[in-house]
Amino acid sequence: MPELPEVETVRRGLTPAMEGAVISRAQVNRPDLRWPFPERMADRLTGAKVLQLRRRSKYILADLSTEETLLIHLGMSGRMLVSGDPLGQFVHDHPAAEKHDHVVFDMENGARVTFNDPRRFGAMDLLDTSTAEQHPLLVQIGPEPLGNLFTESHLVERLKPRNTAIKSALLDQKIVAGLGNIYVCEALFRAGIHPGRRTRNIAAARIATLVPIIREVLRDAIEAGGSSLKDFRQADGELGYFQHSFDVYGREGEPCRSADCDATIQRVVQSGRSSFYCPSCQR
DNA sequence: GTTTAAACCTGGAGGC
DNA sequence: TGCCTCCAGGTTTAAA
Repeated sequence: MPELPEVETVRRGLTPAMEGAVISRAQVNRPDLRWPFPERMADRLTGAKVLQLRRRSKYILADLSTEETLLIHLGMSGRMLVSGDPLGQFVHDHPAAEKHDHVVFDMENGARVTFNDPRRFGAMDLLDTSTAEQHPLLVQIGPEPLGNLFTESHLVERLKPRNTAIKSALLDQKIVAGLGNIYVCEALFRAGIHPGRRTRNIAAARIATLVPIIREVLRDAIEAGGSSLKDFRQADGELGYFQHSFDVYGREGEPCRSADCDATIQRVVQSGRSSFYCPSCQR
């Protein structure tokens, strides 16, 4: 489920429990998620101190005192929940273990971090911190949409030569990192661009408008704590609220929210994914 | 090289 | 209640 705003929300939720804390016990309940876990993962994590929790695209990166970095991806249905009492302010018990609790970290500060992922599209790996950015999963990823390298000229240069639907192009993580089905639909609506429009047929100036719009959509969503559809929870188990702000995603047949527009939101399938759009506002 | 479709896996929703 | 089908926030891999 999680796109960049949800992953960032999880990272922020995990930070008080994990950053600066030592993993006193790592419990690994199955041999793999999407791929096999790295060898001796539990042993390599036990006793390690988490120096820093970072995010790159939809990956959470935990730099450890062992000079290794734990890479975490939530896939479609992954959650990370913090229980226990990391700050010593409250007393509450850990919840009972649930089905699909695949990895559990007990921190020395009393917090417990549980990775639960029914569909198992998630992943974990351990990399050398010094070369973490060169990991095959990370090396090809495009610029962070909230960072300085995501510029109008970058987006125009990467989209203009291609002959693919703008919707599919924006989902390509090599062009820009972190976008997924929801926020691409929402950004295209705000930009007034039809999701099926071929990138080479869009004027450069219109492509350029997507840069501030993508930033705005993502910032709004992070501000709201992400979007909770089927699976997403923040690290403290709370729901995100951005789904209440969707203009098009999941609103097939409902009225367009633009002023002076009486069209209804449509759904089409593009390369196997649903796209939602307003046929009147998006051209 | 580019673009599209299938695959991975489970669970929830809706129809009958 | 039970069975069936469809759908889902991601990403890789193979095929066209």
